[in-house]
Amino acid sequence: MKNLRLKSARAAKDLSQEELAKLCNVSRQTINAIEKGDYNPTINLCIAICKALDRTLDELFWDEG
Amino acid sequence: MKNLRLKSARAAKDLSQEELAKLCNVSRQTINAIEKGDYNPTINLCIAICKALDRTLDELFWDEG
DNA sequence: ACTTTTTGTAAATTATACTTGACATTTTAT
DNA sequence: ATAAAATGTCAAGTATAATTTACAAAAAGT
Repeated sequence: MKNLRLKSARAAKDLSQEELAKLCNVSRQTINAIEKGDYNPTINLCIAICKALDRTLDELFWDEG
Repeated sequence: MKNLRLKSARAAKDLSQEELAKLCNVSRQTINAIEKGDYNPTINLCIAICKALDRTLDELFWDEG
């Protein structure tokens, strides 16, 4: 399922998928896939995303498994 | 680095690594590796572990990346 | 309208999470 | 002291996260 909280948090920081990807040292497609859902990223990437967006794991990734 | 919070939370539920592994549908070695550290599990596995131990992502996996 | 940026998506490759099986060591219990 | 259970660790295999390149469609800007 789509991760709308991530999409929203990214929008709140006015970052494109590509900019967020760069901050997390991953490809744009990886960020796209995570937002799109049906994807299972590693915890380290999730943590990197959270730190880039000033959010916590619970805020962005809890309860959508 | 070792994930002592996970180890502690598992102990609090009186579960062996093998029992927790079964609850999460992964191998015992995977749980062992995560507790030992220097490992990068997927978010879905982290969520499964959290649910098995009645904890959240922030409680077990935040701020040790 | 047109141009540029952003997003969606796909196929082929690479990196790595996770498995299986096995054995040694440590811990817990009798 | 002995046995059983739990943990640590290794090596080889499988599944899948993540990459690269590429192109099309949508959104935003002028």
